[in-house]
Amino acid sequence: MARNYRHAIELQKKLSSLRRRVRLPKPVRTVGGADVAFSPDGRYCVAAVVVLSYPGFEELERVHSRMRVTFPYIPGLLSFREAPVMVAAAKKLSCQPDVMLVDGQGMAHPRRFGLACHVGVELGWPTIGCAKSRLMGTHRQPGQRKGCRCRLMDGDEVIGTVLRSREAIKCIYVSEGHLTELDQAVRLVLRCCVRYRLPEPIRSAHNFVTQLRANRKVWNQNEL
DNA sequence: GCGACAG
DNA sequence: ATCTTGTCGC
Repeated sequence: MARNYRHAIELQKKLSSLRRRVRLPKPVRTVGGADVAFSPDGRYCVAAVVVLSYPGFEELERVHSRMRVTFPYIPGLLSFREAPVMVAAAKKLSCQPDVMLVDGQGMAHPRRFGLACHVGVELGWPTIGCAKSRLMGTHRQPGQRKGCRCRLMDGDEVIGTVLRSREAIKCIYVSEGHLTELDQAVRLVLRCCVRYRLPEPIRSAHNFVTQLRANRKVWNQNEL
């Protein structure tokens, strides 16, 4: 898809016009989580997508997909490396989740088109970006109590929310993906943070992808 | 030119 | 992301 660095940036600008900012239409009953891991030699990647009930977080379904790595990691262009496998895995689900949490930024991106936006637009699904660290933007430090938050800014534009998902831990970065709205996204993500720093759907996807990575059979299959 | 920089 | 050991704290 993306030939090179420059082409990828133009593609982001083009695709970003397809992103929509709307509130979720109905009460959330299922939440998806997506994450990616790489083979020991770095030539292949595997994506995991899980769907949990909400609230309750019972696992309803899990799928995965493997693919050859075709793009290097470049800050700002992560989606060209991870979106393809993530989308391929998500398409294997028998039932679309009401909203999907993606391990990376959404709008908190130089061209407002991080991994969560890219995956959301390609699937046509509501997505939320939930990153473990900052890509860009400035912010004050939220209070130490769970639920404390500060706006993530790029100049005078709000691009996301820095959220304390548990007491006294490093904050997470929440931003709009596709078909979602920031305040609603932050409330949902916070409710998904039951006992750990990361929301349950992302933790489940991460645990799954970690066990897949350790499974030799996952990497020993032939090319399709 | 220098530093920053999701996973 | 991945490579790596012990270690501090609840």
